[in-house]
Amino acid sequence: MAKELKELTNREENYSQWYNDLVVKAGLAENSSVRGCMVIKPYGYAIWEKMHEILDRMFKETGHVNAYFPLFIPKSFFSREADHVEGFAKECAVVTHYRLKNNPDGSGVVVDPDAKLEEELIVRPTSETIIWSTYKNWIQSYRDLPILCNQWANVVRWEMRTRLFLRTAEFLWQEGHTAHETREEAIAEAQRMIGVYKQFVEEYMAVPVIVGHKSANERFAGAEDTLTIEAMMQDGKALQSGTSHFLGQNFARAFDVQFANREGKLEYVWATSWGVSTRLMGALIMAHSDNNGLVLPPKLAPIQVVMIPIYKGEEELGKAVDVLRKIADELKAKGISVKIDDRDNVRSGFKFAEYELKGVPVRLALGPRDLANGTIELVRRDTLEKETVPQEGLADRIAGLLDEIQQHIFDKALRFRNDRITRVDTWDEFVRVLDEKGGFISAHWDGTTETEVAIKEATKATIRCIPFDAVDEEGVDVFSGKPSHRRVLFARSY
RNA sequence: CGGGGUGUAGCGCAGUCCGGUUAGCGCACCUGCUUUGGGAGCAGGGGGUCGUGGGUUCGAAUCCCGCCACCCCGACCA
Repeated sequence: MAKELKELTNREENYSQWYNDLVVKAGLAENSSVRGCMVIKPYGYAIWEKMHEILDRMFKETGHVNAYFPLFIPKSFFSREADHVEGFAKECAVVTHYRLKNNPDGSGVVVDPDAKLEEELIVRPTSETIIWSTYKNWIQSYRDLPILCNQWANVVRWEMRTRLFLRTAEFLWQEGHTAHETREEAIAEAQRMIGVYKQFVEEYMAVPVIVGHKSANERFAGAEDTLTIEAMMQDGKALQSGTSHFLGQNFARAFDVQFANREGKLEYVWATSWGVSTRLMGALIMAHSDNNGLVLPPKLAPIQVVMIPIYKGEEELGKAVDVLRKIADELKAKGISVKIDDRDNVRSGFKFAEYELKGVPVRLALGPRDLANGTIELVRRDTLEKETVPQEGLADRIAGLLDEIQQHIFDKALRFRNDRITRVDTWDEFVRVLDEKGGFISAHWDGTTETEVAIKEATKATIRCIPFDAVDEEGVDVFSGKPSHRRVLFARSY
């Protein structure tokens, strides 16, 4: 690949371009010829697959099972929950026909007008409606509860403007949909799952998040309460990375899902739903990467260690690769994923740059000098520090180093994030900090949607969340001057 | 949907204002030799419906009209 192709747009000059460039050049994904959709390439999918695998394990450990529901939802299902349809109606893809035919004039194919559907089908933008119409048949008694289902699926939302991973017309996600006997149990479930998300994003993605409640205005369409994890990107914008909703009895009422409770009385079921999407890939990329490319946390990197032989001629290549294979076996025995890149059509310097772009956490290079000395060159991606170390005991050293890198990139992201939480008490300061520094602004809010909307219109900043750990504190709203009892976090966001 | 920009080889672009040989450059690709501890060098070679549909003209990548796609900035959103 050419040097020109490898050089990324400077992050400081144009963050969006840099992001887009990085996603494409690192081989994660690209725009598809289908409007607003993306192709996730094998390297990007390998990361998503790991995330999928880990999350799936965590869901099962918390008692959930997987199921699958239809892609198409009859239009009438959407008219049942008024708030829900209002939230999604503007962005739905609709199937109206079921057949094509040859164009009578001979030019290609046309939709067959005789094949019009009686009732249009909506390509799911989320599955609450079809799942609740199904749950109705599954639930008669409290003995049928709880239902703790998750689905891995694709969904479609006809967004006006798209961005690789962050907002595509079609995206991959998981959506959990649970049904409970009591309000308390459902609330606890919503809380538990936002906790699972926080743990996953922080422990595996090494991205620190703030957990809290959404304001009424930012709440999921049809929810009584929406819990969120909010991450901070390197341009100072927030990214909503996962949500967990307490749906109350709204969907049970809309789909008439009642059960006989322990007293033999009919009662509506209590519900939750929760999801994370391929947007997490965007969070991963924007939280850690630099102008040299991706920086992947070892726990999610498809290749944790890449090995590059340095040689002149076939004989030296053979010798280097022999030693590298031996080391690779030791690493693999410790569960570390390794790639030996022995391509002879590109030079080592090219490979160095390429694996930096792809974010491989550790690089080993071995040449004649190392063969003579029993050493190897070791470079870590997060700091780009280079050292020559003995081959002896390398596997242990690398196992330790991978943990250290994982921790280091989390700490770095945490420091970055914490540096960008600013306490603000006046409107002037609010506007100034938002424009000059970005990040989260911790400020008093009077609790009204009216004020929230006015602030959004004035600054494009929204309430990202009311943090779980917000302490009671008397103050006045920075915008309206009305009394407030706690601070909330504002930010511009993706 | 509004504002701005771009469509020419796999990728990145020049050429378009002012129409005129066989459409050019860099990278990538193929062959050979030399190289190889941070994005190799030389030589030779292959690859083009110039986004698309019309129009003007002896002649269109270039001028005119329509359409489409993509990117950036907004509005909308995971």
